[in-house]
Amino acid sequence: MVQRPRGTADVLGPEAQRWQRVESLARRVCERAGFSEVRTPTFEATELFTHSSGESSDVVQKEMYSFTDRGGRPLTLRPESTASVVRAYHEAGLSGVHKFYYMQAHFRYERPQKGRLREHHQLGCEILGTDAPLADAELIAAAWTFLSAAGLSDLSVSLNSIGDRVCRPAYRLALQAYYRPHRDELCADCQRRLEDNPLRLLDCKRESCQALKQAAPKSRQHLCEACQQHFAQVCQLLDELGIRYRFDDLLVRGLDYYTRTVFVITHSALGAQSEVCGGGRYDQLSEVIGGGALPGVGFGLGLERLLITLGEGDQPAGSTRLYLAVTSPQLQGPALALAMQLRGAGLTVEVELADRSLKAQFRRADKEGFSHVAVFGPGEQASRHLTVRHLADGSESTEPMADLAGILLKRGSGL
RNA sequence: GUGGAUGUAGCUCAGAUGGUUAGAGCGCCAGGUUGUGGCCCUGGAGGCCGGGGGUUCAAGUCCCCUCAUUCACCCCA
Repeated sequence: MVQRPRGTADVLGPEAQRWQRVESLARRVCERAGFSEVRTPTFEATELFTHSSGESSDVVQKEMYSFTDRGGRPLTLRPESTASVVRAYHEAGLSGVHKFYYMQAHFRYERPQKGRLREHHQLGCEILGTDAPLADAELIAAAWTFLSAAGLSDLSVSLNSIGDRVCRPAYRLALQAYYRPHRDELCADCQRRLEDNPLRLLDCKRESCQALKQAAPKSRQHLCEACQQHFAQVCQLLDELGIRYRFDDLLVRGLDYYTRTVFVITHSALGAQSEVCGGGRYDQLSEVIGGGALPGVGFGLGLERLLITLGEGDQPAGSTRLYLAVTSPQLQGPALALAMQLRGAGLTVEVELADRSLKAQFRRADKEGFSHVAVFGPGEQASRHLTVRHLADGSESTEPMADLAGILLKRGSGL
């Protein structure tokens, strides 16, 4: 049989319910905090991503699903959404401060492993149009609030500032000056990074490069006056909000567009892919894609990873659901008609579709967690009354069909 | 892209050194109870042993290739 593509997932059954709970929670948290939803196209012009993420980034170099359409346009399935949101802001003719959230699929051609898929979903929040430290703090707070509300404990927020176009160049030079004498001790990847992306040197996890990293120049000590103040205010605001964090001088992020604040939130249950949320400020991104000056800060939060950390979880207590058992195939039509009437009155009702024994029908109702079963046969059809069995305790009562929905809903499924 | 592990029934897994009709538990279906669930008992259905090639008188078992899953590297959500 044809199988699903590598690195993709089907979601069904209880898994789908877990997704629904997380999604509705995300919408609630975001909208309460004043974020409004934005939906962007699944594919974009390839250059949107190459310009924003950076030609040298791994995402652009080897992870994009790129293709040419029949009109010869170079297109790419979005590997991330921040650039799209900034583009959409400009195309909609907006100005001033806007807060957006999105929940959509992203695509990266990578080797799948725990917490890493080729198609994955992110909740993202972006605050556009201001470089105020308050925006950084509110954004991190939004991620924090959502993760806490979802039931995640043991969160760990790592924070750093990587400067802006004023101080970053000097910091890059300092890094290069520090590393150059040790060039031969570096791994092959780092030798390349030394020239095209020195900040990424701090990202290397190889044994051989560890010692050098520890003594490398720290970004926080090379910030210009403005960046220093900005970062200090972000930290102070987080303190006031009661959000605990720790400084990580080695935190740099893989996308080129980040400036100033960068952060990640990690969780121990995730194995090697421990980041559940990552983001930062990107004050130059807009200009890079030709949109004029527009500061912004945002995060992406991996929903698959969040669901892993939450574990299976307990199903919420069952609500009132009626299973209509049918005694013969001839009565399935009338039973469905009754079900539609009861559904119209607000009751959740399922009708047996196969021609099976009552015993089998009861068994299925029990296994699938229905609260009540009623048998629909010739007698019931004639009398317009149903005997309803409450599965939790086996009690039965006979009620007129016309009132059934109201009675069951009022009684609830409680014991 | 690199390395390791794993693919046998719907699910979880047994199947020493190759050897006749490939097994268990759970699940599913039916019956025991001709209009009633959970527990119990009985019976039944369901497998080109991931796919392809090779070695052999003989392959689920050995070899090669391939696909997929999974863990790690890399990188990121």
